[in-house]
Amino acid sequence: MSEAPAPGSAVLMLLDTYGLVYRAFFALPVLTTTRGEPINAAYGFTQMLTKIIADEKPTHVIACFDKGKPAARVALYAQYKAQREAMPDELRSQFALVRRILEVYRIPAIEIEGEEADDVIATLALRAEEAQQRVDVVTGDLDLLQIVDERTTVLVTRRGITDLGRYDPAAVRERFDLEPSQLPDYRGLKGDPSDNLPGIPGVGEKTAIKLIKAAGSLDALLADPTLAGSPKLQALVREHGAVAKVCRDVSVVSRNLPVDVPWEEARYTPPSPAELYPLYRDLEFKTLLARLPVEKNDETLFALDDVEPVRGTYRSFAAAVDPPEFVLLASLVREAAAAPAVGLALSADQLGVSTTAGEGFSFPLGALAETAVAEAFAALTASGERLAVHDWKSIRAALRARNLEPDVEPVDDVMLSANLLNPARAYAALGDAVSEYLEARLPAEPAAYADAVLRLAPTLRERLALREQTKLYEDVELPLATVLARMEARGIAVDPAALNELSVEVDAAVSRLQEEIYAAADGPFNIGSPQQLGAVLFERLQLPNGGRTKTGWATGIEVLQPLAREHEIVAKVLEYREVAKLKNTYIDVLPKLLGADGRLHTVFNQTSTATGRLSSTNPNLQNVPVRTELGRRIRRAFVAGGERRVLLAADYSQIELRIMAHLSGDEAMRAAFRRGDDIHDVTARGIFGLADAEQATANQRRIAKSVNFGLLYGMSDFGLAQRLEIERIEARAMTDAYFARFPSVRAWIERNLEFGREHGYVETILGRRRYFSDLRARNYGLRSAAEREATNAPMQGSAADLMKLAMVRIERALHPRGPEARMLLQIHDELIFEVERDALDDVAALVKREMERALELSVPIEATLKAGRTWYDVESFEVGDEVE
DNA sequence: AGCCACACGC
DNA sequence: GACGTACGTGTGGCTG
Repeated sequence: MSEAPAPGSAVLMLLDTYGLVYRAFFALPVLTTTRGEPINAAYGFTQMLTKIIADEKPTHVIACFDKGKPAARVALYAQYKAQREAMPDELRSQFALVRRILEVYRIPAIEIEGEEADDVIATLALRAEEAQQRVDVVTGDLDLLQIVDERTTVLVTRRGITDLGRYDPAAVRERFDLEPSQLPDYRGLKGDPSDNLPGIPGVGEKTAIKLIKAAGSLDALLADPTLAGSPKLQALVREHGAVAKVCRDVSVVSRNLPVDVPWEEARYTPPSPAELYPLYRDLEFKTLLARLPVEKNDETLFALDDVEPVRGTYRSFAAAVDPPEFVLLASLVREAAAAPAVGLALSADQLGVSTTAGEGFSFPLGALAETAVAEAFAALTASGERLAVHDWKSIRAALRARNLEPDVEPVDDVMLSANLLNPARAYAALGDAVSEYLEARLPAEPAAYADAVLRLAPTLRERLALREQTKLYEDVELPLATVLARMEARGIAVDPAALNELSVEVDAAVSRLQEEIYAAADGPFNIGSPQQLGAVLFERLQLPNGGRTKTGWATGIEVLQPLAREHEIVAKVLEYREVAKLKNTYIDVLPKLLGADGRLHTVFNQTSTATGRLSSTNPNLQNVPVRTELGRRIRRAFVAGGERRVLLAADYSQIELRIMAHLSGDEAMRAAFRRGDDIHDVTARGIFGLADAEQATANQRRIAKSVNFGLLYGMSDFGLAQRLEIERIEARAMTDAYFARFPSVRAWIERNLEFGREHGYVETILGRRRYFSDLRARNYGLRSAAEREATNAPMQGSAADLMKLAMVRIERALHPRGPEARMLLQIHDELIFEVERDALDDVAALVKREMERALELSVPIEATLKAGRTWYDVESFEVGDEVE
């Protein structure tokens, strides 16, 4: 055994090798070498290894392996891991590769016959701690969290392969509300299907924690089951306690195996590129290969100091197009469509490096030479030359994360042009556009990416010109990408205290409702499971059911709502659903998504909808509740940043109906908008044949509102009847009366569908298209679905055109004013700004003006303004009003 | 992991 | 007589 380093000087990294390789195998698609040898697990493992060593900078590394049957555990519990399926051959074969990789990295492997890696790791960690060293354990599951303490941190793989969760004692407490040493008790109670441990049936995460907190430990709980609280739980503990104890005993790791840390052997010295090259070459790890520094090349791109571009040569993959004069081409390099970017492919034409077909350059993003890229973009700006990219918004975000903010606009973004040509696809991966528009496959070499952009940009531009979509592309979508990038970067401030307050209230409500529902149902069940809920309501309690879905009883709101009056349990289930939804979707989730700046940075997707709308993810800030009071209170957590600022909300009033009036040219409807009348009142008078002076009743107005919505969505009289809970014949009478009163609307719907049948697409005011194949379908269902979509698309899409145009113009006016007034969010017909109070009047007037003038329609466009400290508190105001 | 039911927004 | 309101995203349960 070798001498330990001086106390406190080492960081020992222990790898749960099998777990990590297993994880990598399932996280990645089956990748093979050209020889057909599967390499996905070995590749993923190598990715993990390089990333984690770079991040954690251990001084010593050891790879631990399982070996043989885990004798001690099987003796305790014969069924331990008995359910496990045999390892697939494609995975088994890769362990040899993993051993070779470890050899090249000079990482020793340790395995002990009859012991699992967990126990080897736990023992080595203890030995290292005794030598007063720090330990990082890297594993694929949570079983080892029990050894977390001040000196030992456990890193657990999360989604994907390179995302790791870090657990120190505080993180364990945060996640489980338990001490690390209590985790075996927790696992004993809860069970773990992956190891075939049953635990106590019906006891999940929450109950297990509650029980341990109540009793202090599993042993104490078994000694006195009354500590479990409810009689139901007590019975469960009495009946299944012994099983839980076995599960717990199996879960405790051994820390006294006959092994010590081989400090000398484990000292980590990184392999040289020369050593890695043959390994990566043989295994065909192309991305990793591309990241290896290469020999200095005469043709250096820009002033590169420490990072060399990887110069790649590949077979030409598309018919030659006339090379345009782009100066800089850029695309992020990803290994899969949604994967994080690993590199930036750049290619320069006139900055001293020629881009000829079949050549390109890429930079590893991780070690991006910031000055080099900054210089490249600066030179570009200065020269007034051109930039073409794939997915500018993401490139900008990636650069911004490295403190670069290029002051340049691309003249082409092939993701956006491809999507305008075919809105049915998002083209988030460059390869999608290559295969569709160049009818070629994008080579795997990152260096090919810039060349792909070079070939795509002019091709797609030509096609846009043929469709007369150049203006939509140049004046709307392209500039919008930068606008959205800025909005995402700004984020919106969140007040954690407001969420906390709601959290306390909602947690209490969930527990209370749960208890009450269990009492009414005569036993616990999973209220969140439509299957179990259906069984309880419609079988056990024999309530009148609402029919079946494919998988069981229908339990949607339309079924439960009518039952709620008569049956208390149903009312409580509905309330439970509302509260649980808020808790799970917003209250518990938003705090986790906060950035270091205390703000929430959503990601807008510019190419994900069929109609031209934006969408929002991570989190989706376009569906924050507003309808119910409780839900609406979530909006109290969205606040203006800084005391001197307020949120300004500006929304288009009845925009889609105004667009329908414009598109159809219907005189009666246009006149109503010109007069500034309430459009639902006007519709009600039209449907019910009231005189102009006559006031529609509230009910007539409600019906008119449904008719209007139905029109926008292409609804039939059947659908309207359903919606209003009236007879179909009555609904028919209403739509007939409507069309008699607004004849041009019906004519437009017909004209639009006829256009669609003839051309195969329908279009918006700015010429955005949506293609249809089923408008001529024989099948009634397919055809009428297509007709509904084709009726809605021009209205929804034109509203999106209008809003996007307004956003570009507003940003142009506001951006120079800096933090005084910043656009943050778009919710389809609404914009949210963060504005200094002193500038509010001015900014509100500007926003209103730009929104109302973005397009000239034959009806007036109206935007209404609201302002307040929080999104909940925004109140209507006119320019000149005091706010608050 | 992928599908479904459900629920939130416009 | 069919079929039966557009567009999205996120969650949890269930399945294979």
